[in-house]
Amino acid sequence: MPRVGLTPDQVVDHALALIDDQGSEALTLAAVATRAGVATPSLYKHVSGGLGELRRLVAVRVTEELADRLAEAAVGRSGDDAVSAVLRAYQAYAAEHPHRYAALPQAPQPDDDLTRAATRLVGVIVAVLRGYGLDGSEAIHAARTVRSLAHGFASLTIGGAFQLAEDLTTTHDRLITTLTTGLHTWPGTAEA
Amino acid sequence: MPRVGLTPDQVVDHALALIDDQGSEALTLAAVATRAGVATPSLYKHVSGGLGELRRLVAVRVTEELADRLAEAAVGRSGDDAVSAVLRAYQAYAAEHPHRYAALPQAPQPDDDLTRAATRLVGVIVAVLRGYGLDGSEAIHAARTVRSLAHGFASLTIGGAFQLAEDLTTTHDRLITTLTTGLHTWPGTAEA
DNA sequence: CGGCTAAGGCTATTAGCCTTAGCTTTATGG
DNA sequence: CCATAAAGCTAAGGCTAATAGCCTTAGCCG
Repeated sequence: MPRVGLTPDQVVDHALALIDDQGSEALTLAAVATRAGVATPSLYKHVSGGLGELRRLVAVRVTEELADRLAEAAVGRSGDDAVSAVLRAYQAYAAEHPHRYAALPQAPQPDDDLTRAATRLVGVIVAVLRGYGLDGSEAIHAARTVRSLAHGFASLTIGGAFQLAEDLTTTHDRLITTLTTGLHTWPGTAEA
Repeated sequence: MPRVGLTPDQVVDHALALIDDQGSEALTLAAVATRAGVATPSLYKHVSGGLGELRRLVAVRVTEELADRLAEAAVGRSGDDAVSAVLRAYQAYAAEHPHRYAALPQAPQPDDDLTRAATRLVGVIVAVLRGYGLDGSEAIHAARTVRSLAHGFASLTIGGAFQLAEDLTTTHDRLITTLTTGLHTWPGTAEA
């Protein structure tokens, strides 16, 4: 029984690899333990909350990755260009790691870490919205609209809800245009 | 062992009641069997595919219910009024049955029945879009945009993603306005 | 250098679940 | 009135998570 030298982060790494390979249904302590070269109960030494906590940690990690990608996409851009880049980055992440993205809603109730990661993600969006003269409560409403569109499209594409032949990229382009148009004419905004 | 006289539909009824009460995580054959007053293996006489098929049947039922609600909301309305009514009906259903709605994506791969139900749902949306002069491929892209917004907002609200104090109803109003504005100026449409 | 402590493994066990197999009873149609 | 199919049952096998308790290693401190 040589020490493997696991850390919670490494456990999450194995969990993500498993999810990427076989989907979030396959995320089981037994499978993670096998990958880590360890017996199942040993995982409790690193993830004391068991499967529930592991799912939580996965959600936090994924949210952080996503926030990173959005932040990268937004840097150096503004206005429609920034919104478009953020939405494309969002969808690109979801398309690259569909199972990982689908694992997001599996987390139990939101905890502090998850809230922190989500707050950063929202922060990126709110920052981009300043280019439209949006701030305060209206910026929050707008950011929620942005998230709804981005999440809805990602979630539905991953779930295979769009079965018709029409090109998904075209749909995404239209969707982005709809969003930017809406942001320009946002209610309560003094339009130039 | 008096005969209970179960039918697949009744099994789904029990499953939905269970989901409404305790969430989709709690959907287990054992629990459904208890509710139905039957031993667990007996369920296989009615739902031969076991838990997987039951989840599928639940998704079909929920999609049908949702399509019904959208169709009801759309009747007798057109244009912005119709789109607004459909989105409100969508959100109202999700808010009334959050666990049921959250169970939707739990279905395995789409099958014929689910596709049929989803097609009807999409049909309602496409019909409403005719009021904007949209048909053919552009109507499909627009319908996908509508679904993305509706599903994204429903999914995120149910998941507790919107934690700030701002009123969710206001967000929903803004979101609907953004959508109708986008539909009026839809790319490729000859604007009057 | 010796020993202590804490961390990180392990096995064994319990409890709950899904699923299959095979038996028994009920209801129904000829 | 009986044969048969449908609908129930028990039993058993094989997953899973989770807890309890034990053993060993690593590292530190006197």
